[in-house]
Amino acid sequence: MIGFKVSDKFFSIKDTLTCGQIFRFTESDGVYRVISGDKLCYARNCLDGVYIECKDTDIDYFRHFFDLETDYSEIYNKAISSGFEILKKSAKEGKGVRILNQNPLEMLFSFIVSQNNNIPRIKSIIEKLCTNLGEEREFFGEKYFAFPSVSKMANATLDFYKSIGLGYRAEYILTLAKDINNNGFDEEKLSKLSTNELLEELLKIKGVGKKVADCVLLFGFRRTDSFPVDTWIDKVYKENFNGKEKDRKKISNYFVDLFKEDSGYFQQYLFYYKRSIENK
DNA sequence: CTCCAGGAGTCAT
DNA sequence: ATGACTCATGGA
Repeated sequence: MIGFKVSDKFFSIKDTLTCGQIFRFTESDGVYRVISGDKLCYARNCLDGVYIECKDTDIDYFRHFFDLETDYSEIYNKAISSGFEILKKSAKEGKGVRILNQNPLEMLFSFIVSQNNNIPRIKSIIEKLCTNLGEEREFFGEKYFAFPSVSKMANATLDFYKSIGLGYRAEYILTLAKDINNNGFDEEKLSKLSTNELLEELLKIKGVGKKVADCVLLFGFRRTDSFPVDTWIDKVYKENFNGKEKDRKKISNYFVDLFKEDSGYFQQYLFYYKRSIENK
């Protein structure tokens, strides 16, 4: 069996996958099947850590994907000692959360799908997108599908997108795919922009507002000085931070002013905690 | 039946 | 700048 083991108290496969940053994963009997781009791995808990099973040529990819080169003890300790009781509880509950290193374009399309939608449906739609337009790959005899290329997505029809359940978001996806297919997506150039400059660029895209842009910034471009505000974080803000603002842009700015470069990490702790306690 | 889901575009003040 | 209305879809 090929792969590698991770023993780090600040890495939990469950916490990391279920804190809302990734849609392409499933769980069965404690075994997590994860797809990123065109690569697949299985992850499961073992006696003293987590075992990641993947092709030997993908080991470096998944080490980086799971952000295993980052030391989370400092981030965790800052959350614990922040003075906010809810953040302390959240960090303890989601101690094993890490911010994944995911592909910017995959995040962009995925989070456009996410708007005004629920997580099971989002996962289902993205899966249909991949099985219909993605290239078929193989993992030791098992077939799976990569996230589709932009050219494939640009050449699909509007009716196809509607048929997989995208609803009114179908136009957003097709328009964006065509635009990128024609004009490109200069990841190098975008990566050099400041967080605010990059935010402005993302907001030019139809179907991308502040929330989706913040998710792309954080999960696709690893801008941890961004703080996505959705319905869950909105609740945390009102209930635990005594917040009075109604505008989610202002709420997001409030948190970034407060937490600076730790914003994204803390947002994941809070999201994970709030959703886990209210979903049961 | 209504309400909601990791919101955003549009148009009216 | 702010507020409402609307936008598909499916599950609760």
